[in-house]
Amino acid sequence: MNAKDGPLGRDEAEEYASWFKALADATRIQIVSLLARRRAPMSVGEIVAASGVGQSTVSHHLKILADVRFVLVERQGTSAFYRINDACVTCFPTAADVVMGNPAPETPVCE
Amino acid sequence: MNAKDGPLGRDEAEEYASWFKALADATRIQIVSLLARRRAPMSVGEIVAASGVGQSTVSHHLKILADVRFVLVERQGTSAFYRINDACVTCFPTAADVVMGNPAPETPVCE
DNA sequence: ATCGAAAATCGACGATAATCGATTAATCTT
DNA sequence: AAGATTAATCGATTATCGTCGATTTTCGAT
Repeated sequence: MNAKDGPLGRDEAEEYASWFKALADATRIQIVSLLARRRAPMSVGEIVAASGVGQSTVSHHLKILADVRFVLVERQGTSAFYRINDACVTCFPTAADVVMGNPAPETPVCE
Repeated sequence: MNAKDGPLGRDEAEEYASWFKALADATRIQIVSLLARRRAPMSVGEIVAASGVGQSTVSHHLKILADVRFVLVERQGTSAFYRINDACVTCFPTAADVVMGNPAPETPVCE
């Protein structure tokens, strides 16, 4: 019904790819599933302790996840608390969306 | 209900990631959407002509997509015809699957 | 103002991945 | 058998990405 007809342009393909790239890494998957199981926000330090990779690495991955609004940040003092963005999880494109040509959600608009 | 409790192990995280990696590239997204719009199988030559990247590159990406059974091949003579694997499109994990801890479909079993 | 804690940023390194051109392999035609 | 066509493979190059340690920034406490 809202399936596009023309072949996907490069730009739209890149937008789709940027979504899938966000979950195309095992460490990020672990972080996301970690945040999902504890329903409560977690500080970076807690995530570092639970994930077994370095602090700068965790911070880097959290930034990537936050860029696509897959996680949300709230800062309190010197700490930063991250949590899953449920709204964004549901708007994340599926393989079927790609195949059926549903419009890709433009990366940063999702909250 | 089948949401796991423990934090995702590294192995399972890698399995998930391997799925998302398959669609984490703009060229592959273009190829997939191309195959999806023409409902009919396409030869590699047609895909090359329509995608604007080199023949060896297209062949490489098709192999990656075929490895996760996202596309299926059928060879006729010197040609190879690729088409979308609808069954695999639907079994492709979603972001919600990751968050809810649904078991990741093991990569190559999907047809 | 200084110190300490927490997270972000920086710079570097190694690994992975995308792309290309050239070559090889497979199959059809004549 | 020879040549032509199609796709896969190979080798090399380049670009991207994940990780780390070190540094910097931010903020609270003393």
